[in-house]
Amino acid sequence: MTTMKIEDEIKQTAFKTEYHKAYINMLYTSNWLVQEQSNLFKPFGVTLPQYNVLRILRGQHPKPATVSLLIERMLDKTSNASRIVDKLEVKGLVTRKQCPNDRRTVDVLITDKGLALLKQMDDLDGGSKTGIRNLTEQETAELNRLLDKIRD
Amino acid sequence: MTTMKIEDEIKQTAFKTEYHKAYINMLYTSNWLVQEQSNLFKPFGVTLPQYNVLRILRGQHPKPATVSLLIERMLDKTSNASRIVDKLEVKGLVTRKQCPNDRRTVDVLITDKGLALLKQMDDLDGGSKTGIRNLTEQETAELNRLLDKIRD
DNA sequence: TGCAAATATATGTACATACATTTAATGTAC
DNA sequence: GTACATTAAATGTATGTACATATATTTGCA
Repeated sequence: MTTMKIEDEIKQTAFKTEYHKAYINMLYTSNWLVQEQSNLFKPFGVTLPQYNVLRILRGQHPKPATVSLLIERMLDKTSNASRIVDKLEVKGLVTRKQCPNDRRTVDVLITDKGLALLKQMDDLDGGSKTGIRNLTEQETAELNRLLDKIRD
Repeated sequence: MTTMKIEDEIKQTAFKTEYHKAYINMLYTSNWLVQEQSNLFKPFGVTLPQYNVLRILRGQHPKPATVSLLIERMLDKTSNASRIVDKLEVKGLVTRKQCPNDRRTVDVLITDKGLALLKQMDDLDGGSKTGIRNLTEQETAELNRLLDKIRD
């Protein structure tokens, strides 16, 4: 993928301010990263949100997780964890059963098939093929600082 | 909105590397910005993608734009411009008519109602209520540099 | 005890994304 | 000038997001 400065990518002549440019640049780069990762994941038949839920479940394994816990850990708090778990259940990557202690809650558990799939995918995520590259460690730390500061 | 470091926000203990943390931080902050702007726009009855299309159309006005041009300028190239224009047409914010020269293409034109709506919204976007704040001009320029470098 | 409030999850609806396919119109090669 | 490829836009389908509402269960308190 040949990459250009953000002005060229969206064929816009100029931005009003450096702030406005950074805003567009943030959304654009975030989309870019998501799409890149999603392409890598396609052969494995799981979407990015589904992958993220599987990761959380592996973190809990062999303990189950409730849907509430999934929501709490998900990047996008308002997304619909129930329906993402639906898709994973159909694929046999997780199981879901009512918790005996509190029958309102549901125990979601990653299956062996799910664990095996994640193992296959491990080298993709965080590997050199995806994510933040091209930056030095110091630049990456600075990026983290700037992002945290934006949300202050 | 009280904001915390990214580790606390998604209740994760630690990240493997600074790069991994920056990746999550990018997606999280981008979502955060989008949601913030979308909340501001809600009272006006247009979504963020719809707003962005209206902005492009105003940039062309009084000339019309084709759907291809919209796609070219949109942040998310793979999104479905036709259907976003559908929604805007229903709301009377744009008109759509077949172009006489090339009957494959469609001239999309922002209406007076659309222009008036944008005028109302102008102070929100790029104003102090949304977008990149808290950063100095220099920090913002550095952020732009880092983002461009990621996509290199 | 009994009943209202709170909690956990699921469901409904509108919108958008991602991507494949379709339809119509234009361009091009022969 | 007909046949085939190309282009522009729309449509179909699966997924996800955002938000409101529904349903079941538990908790807490009068």
